[in-house]
Amino acid sequence: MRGEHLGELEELVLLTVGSLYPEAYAPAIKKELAEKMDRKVVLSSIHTVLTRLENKQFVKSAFGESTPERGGKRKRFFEITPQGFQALEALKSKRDALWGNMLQLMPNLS
Amino acid sequence: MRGEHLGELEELVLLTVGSLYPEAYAPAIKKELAEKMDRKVVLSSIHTVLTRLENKQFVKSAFGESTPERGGKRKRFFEITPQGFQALEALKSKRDALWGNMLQLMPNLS
DNA sequence: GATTATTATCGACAAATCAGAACATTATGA
DNA sequence: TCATAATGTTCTGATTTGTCGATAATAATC
Repeated sequence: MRGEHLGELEELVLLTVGSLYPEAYAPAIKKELAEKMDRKVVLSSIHTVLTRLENKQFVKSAFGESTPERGGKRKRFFEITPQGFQALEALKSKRDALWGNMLQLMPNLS
Repeated sequence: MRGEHLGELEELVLLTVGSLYPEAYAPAIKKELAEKMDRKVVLSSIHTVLTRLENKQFVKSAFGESTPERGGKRKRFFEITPQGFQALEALKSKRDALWGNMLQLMPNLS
């Protein structure tokens, strides 16, 4: 099966969607990524990834009401799905296991 | 992609090189990835990634002696460099921070 | 109604990854 | 010494993922 993996940016964006709930929309994600991860990405990249994540059923989205704030198009809010969370968890636990192995060998590595 | 980030597979392979020290060569990495990560990759992909990681100075390699065992070409062993380890660490700590945020919101997510 | 701020969408391309064929090297045994 | 099996690496082309600039849409403000 192809297209079954989370790419590097995809994982980061997915994680950010989760960590921003329920205020996850593209510009906020972009900002969070820049601040917390030092990862600078152009807005349209975020959108591209978000669309792909939605196709993979890892997030779902809904348009917000037009806020009484400043002008602008209505926001599209994203939410992580159970499948998305699960994918994230699986990745993390496996990666952590490898980390465990590596740390045991550290004396040799340093 | 300006070649400055660790791709998804790149990170996994780098981690595996570290966790396999000092016996990390392509076929062993492939096997480890399949067993520990459920990540099935073709050998040539591993080689491609290893080459890229070496260009980025995240691993270094050396050919092993021709072993007196079965036939075959001599193995090329890879080792993680301090820079490689550092890159891995930086990624992990930032990602873990996002995880922390997300977990706090879990009650809402479930 | 024009201007400005804000966000989403589109289209094209670059880099990373995948997949398998081709190639190289060494041990073994007839 | 030749054929063959075992083991690894390199090459080539296709697909997926990442990046970016340009454009369209929506709403407040002047």
